[in-house]
Amino acid sequence: MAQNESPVTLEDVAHLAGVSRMTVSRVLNNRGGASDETQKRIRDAAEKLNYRPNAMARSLKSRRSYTIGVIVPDISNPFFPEIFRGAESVAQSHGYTLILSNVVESADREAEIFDKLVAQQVDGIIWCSARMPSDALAPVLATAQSVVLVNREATPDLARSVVVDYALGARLGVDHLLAIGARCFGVIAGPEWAFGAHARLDGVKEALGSHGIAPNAILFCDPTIEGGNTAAASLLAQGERFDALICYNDLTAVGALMACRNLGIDVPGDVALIGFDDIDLAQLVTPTITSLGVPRYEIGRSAMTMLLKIINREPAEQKLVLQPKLLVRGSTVRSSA
Amino acid sequence: MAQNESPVTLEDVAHLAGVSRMTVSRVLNNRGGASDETQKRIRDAAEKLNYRPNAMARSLKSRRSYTIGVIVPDISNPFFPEIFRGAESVAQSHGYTLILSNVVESADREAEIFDKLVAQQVDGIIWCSARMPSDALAPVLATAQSVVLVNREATPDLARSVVVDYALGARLGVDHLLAIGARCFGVIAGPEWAFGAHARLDGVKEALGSHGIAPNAILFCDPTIEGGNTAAASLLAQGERFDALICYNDLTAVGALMACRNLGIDVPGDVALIGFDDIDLAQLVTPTITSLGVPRYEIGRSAMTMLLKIINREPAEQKLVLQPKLLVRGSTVRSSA
DNA sequence: ACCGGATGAGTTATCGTTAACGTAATTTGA
DNA sequence: TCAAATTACGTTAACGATAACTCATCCGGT
Repeated sequence: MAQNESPVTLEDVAHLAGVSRMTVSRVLNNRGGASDETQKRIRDAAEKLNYRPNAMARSLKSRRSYTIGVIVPDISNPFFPEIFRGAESVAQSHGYTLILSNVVESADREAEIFDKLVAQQVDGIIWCSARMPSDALAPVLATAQSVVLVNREATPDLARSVVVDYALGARLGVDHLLAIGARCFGVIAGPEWAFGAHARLDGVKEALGSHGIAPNAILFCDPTIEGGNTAAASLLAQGERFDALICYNDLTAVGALMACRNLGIDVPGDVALIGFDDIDLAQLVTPTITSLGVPRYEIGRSAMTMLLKIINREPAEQKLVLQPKLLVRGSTVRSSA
Repeated sequence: MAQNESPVTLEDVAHLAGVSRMTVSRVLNNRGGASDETQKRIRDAAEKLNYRPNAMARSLKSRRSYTIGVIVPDISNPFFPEIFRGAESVAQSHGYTLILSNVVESADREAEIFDKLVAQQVDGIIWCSARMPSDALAPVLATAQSVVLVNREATPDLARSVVVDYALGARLGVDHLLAIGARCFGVIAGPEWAFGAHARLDGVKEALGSHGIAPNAILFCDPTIEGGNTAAASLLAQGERFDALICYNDLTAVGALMACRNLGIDVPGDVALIGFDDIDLAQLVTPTITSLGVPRYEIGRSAMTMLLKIINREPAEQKLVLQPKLLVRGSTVRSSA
């Protein structure tokens, strides 16, 4: 935290090296156009002055900011940091910097933040779990050049997507629950305005439907431990009967687990519990929670890889579907039944 | 994701409104200098063209990017997202955008990332839990104007700090453990290169020392569940005797808990366990973990508030110390002893 | 000796915005 | 009523970098 930065410019380096700005620019960007001797002189000068190119000036002229916006509903939700890390790992190796924005689970702020990122001249945006309704989403997407949605889809002209095959996940989960003897199902469905919530719910309905069963109860809630807790408590208080609870994600599953514990309901004895995402927490509670694992880091990597292709106008898939994987744990294993 | 953005510039707005660029600039930045009528004409034109100022051009000229870098060791560590959110809440209300960078627990990458943020012309940097040794830290800090360190200190000319009173925390924890009868202490101390690790360890030593006790065993480790698990397993395997384990943070405490569980050691019966940070997880495992709560969101808010003061050259404290709070839970409560 | 094509480097003109200054026209004050 | 102050704008010149072009020089081949 120095007192008086006097920013070193290209000009300064050029002056010290006794060449023109352009020559310095070319050399420092490895575009050749100078003899080895001159190159060395320039690099030495840059080194000596501790020259750091001004990224804004560079971007302004080159119309590339090498900056990418990442929008997440809530970075405190352990689902998202790993997506960010996956994205960052790819971005980093291509010289991009990430701007993370949290919308704090508010659909209103999404547009505002998107707008701000566009104004920041980001080269692209990775938008995770957009909550905004589709009709509002389209005009927002139209203001940016390159967008990859995670856990959400849009028309091909608006954005590409990386999604999880929630229908498959739901089927795997339902089949597993049926296999262990569950017959009455409750669904804690997550945020009503979330695309993924409906994808999962539809998957569950379909999977159950193919066995001639319908869920006994469905309740939307916040995608948090607290949300799951409240929802489960509410379902249980209503006297709904079920022997299996399918949860939006592991956080809500943990919340549901707490609710069961508080009411003296045994998991998995009385109620089997299944979550989504396979966050660390799922293996740390007692009982451990059966979950549909989602490759979060890979989602981030894929999304960024796809985005870079779009930015560079290389051919890219319109949609990438990743498969969830059933991880059977304590919350659905009746040890003594 | 529109096909052919033709960026709308100030010029375009000026042309449509029939005034000069400067007038548009002034009006859109609420600096007056135009009649109400002209202002309306300009605002209408901007609205109609859907004009969005180019933040880079603005920054280039004004020498203010309204952008702030946040460096964290690992955003997947639940300690950091809340700091980020706290910082973001303040930043947002002042018109600043945050760039988050993960160093993935590598001291090498810290300098590199810091450098990149400086090149990005951020107006300031919040650097959390810098791992870099102090002699390497100083020259890095010197390259930026405004820096606030979290969980780390530096000389006043280099950066200001927001820290937690770990000595107090350690004392509270030790006193509590002594009160419940613990006499042999093990310390799982976290990353050896982390400032906070030594602050806590010194605090523990001092607190114990004032009672004429020294820790039986000290082991450094990664600040993760895995790290805590490995360290605890190692301590236990060495046949070290202790009836209390003081952990660097809740993640390592959870890891230690798992290690105990695997070895059939009862917590808190055989070993009492105490962590730091009070992350959600501490209340979700069985037994729940006694922790020294740290106001993470508040750390973020304070750090950003302090940083904005520095940026605006307003007077600001050199150092802000926040107090941890002992939260007694199952891991130190011997229900039947 | 002459030409085509590398090679090495400089010039000029922006990128989109704002600082600083300039200048009419209008208002104010005594 | 007339200078002084204010209002309402316009002009010019950057901010720090790069794209696109220009122009010598040099080298081999014929």
